[in-house]
Amino acid sequence: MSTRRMPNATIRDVAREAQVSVASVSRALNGHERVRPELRARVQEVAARLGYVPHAGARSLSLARTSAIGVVLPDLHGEFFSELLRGMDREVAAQGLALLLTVLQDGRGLNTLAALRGQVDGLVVMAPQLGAAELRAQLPAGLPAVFLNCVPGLAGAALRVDNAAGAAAMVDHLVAAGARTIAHVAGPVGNVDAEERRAGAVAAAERAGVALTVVQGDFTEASGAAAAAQVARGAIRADALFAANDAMAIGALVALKGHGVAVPRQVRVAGFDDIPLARLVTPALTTMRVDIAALGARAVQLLARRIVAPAEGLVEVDPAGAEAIVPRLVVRDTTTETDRETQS
Amino acid sequence: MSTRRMPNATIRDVAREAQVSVASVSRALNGHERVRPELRARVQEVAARLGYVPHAGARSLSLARTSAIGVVLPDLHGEFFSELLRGMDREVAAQGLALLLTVLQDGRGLNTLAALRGQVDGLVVMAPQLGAAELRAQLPAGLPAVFLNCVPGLAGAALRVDNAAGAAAMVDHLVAAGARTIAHVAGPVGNVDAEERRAGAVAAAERAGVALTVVQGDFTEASGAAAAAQVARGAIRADALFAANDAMAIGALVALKGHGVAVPRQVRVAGFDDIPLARLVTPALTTMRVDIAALGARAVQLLARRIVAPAEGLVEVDPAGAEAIVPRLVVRDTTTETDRETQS
DNA sequence: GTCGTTGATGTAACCGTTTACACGTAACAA
DNA sequence: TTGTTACGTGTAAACGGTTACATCAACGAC
Repeated sequence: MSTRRMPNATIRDVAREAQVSVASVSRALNGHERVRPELRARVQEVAARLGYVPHAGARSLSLARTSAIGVVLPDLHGEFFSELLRGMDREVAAQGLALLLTVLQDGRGLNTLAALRGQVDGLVVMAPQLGAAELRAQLPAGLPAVFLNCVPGLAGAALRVDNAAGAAAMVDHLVAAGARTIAHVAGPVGNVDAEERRAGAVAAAERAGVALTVVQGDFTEASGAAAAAQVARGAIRADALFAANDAMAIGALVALKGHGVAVPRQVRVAGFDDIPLARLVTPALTTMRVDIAALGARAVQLLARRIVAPAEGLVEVDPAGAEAIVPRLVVRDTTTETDRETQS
Repeated sequence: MSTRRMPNATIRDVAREAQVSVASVSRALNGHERVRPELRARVQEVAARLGYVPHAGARSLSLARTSAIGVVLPDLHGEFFSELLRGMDREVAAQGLALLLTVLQDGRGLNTLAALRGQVDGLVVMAPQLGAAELRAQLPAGLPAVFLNCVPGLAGAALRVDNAAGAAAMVDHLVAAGARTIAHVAGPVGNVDAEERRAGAVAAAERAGVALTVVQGDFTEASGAAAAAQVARGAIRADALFAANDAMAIGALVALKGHGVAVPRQVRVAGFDDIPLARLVTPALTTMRVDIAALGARAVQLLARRIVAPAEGLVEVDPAGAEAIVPRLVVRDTTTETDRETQS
């Protein structure tokens, strides 16, 4: 009760108290095998009594590793951000690592990134707006890294959402649901996700032998509504409207309703992302769900592997060797005739 | 181009290359004053050329501080989580600190917390489900801490959302909007936020002289819908439904619509939190907005202050000395008769 | 009885920084 | 000239761990 006042016990304090050398304390606490059980027990008891916690800095100095990984994220919002971190944290905890978080706000991050070098063993980087050259310049060389949804060709393992496959699956679903003429509301040009989804949709439509018109959008509800208006007016002929994200799909849904178009009877509607709102609108929106937490966990797992064996994983970098997480189709009411009461 | 291959340059490498001592390098790079400008420039040039980044561990060992703060959060979802972290990160970056994130999943966290001791200079802890005794036992003694929405009486500065005042403000608003019989859908028992909101609502209703029935909920949409069903069926008489969070309010809103109850004409609906979804539902939800990012930033600011001056801030701990952030009333369409087109 | 051998423990060097102190130099006052 | 000061720089000792190597005791084989 009264002996534990010392703010920070060191390994030497423990050694003195337990009447052994510092080496023995270190060995006892780190699960070394050549330690007499009796001694190990005594050391553990003393360590607990003194509230000894190894100094992370000293350890990292000695071991040449920090047991921490850095996460660099863009200025994200909401569910995506929290799910990603939750997934990462889960895996990080499992691996006995710590998580150092950095948000890439505005223009900073340039030197912020470099400063991470001394603090972490590896990096999970998500920076859809940065080019490969920029990134490469900023990143500490020789630090294992895993990239999320980045341009390919970086020196590190890459992990991405297979937008193309997801979009293709959605087109297939629409076709199976009876669509013959699809309007795809694309996301902003230059956005990697948007481009991939468009390409996947176009390819799948071609394969399926159905017509597909691409309408330019920008991921906002307004742009979805505008596209829907064109469909409602007949300026674009379509019996299915597939938006590159849920926001546009919902905008379209509202607009179609406003124009007196029946969904899904006259026009089927589908989105992408499965944002929380998707199941709340009426009719509930069919969309593609990405398991964000799994994406985060997988990224950490990959990074941890690359940290212990830097060579591994380098192979899979080149061309399109990035590992992909395939989104899952979530069918709700905007693409199915039956007017179900329950919404999943 | 070819000289920067060395994975990790140390201060000695820089010293050798710049033909000075390590002490001078350290002084030059850390902005010490007694350094000849010419020498400082040379050192900086060499450091940049070699890509030298100080080893954080070594530095923390030498300085007895880590320049990192730990954040311990419950398993939160969505916007709240991301906003809080965004606010924290903003302040943390401004202070030149790093952010170590830990999510308190399930039962773990007990030893996880202790392990943080060696890695951070202070802690921001949010653990609404833990009692004061539990927390005190887990927390490394002598580590500055700031608590968010925790039970009072802990050895550290506290910062909280004034849930009671917020709930009271909402009840007042409902009364002003014509409500005479309020149903309050409470959050899960044991949750501090939920309890405070309920207490605030009950007290305000009493003051205003209106009837208030408490219906048990659990922060999920389903529980909000269930409560609304009771109101719609007449099992509970109420002309206003005030849910302890937006999720329940939205669940209620949808359920009321389903039962053919007009909102806000027959029953006014209000939530708490102002999640993004709140302004998207129709009619748009009246709610209380908490500036979460500001809360996070303020917590970090307070912590940073306590780290440089451990004595400071200890005064404000006792009774109810916790600093409080008061939520702001956001009036939308679920409580006002006028069927406005625009939604703020 | 001596000599390996083996296994448990201690000693001390090292990881990369910071910084108190020592030292050398130059400027200036006496 | 000789002290005194001030300033710039170098030397070396921490900081708290890990671990190669040395040491030492116990034991069995000869």
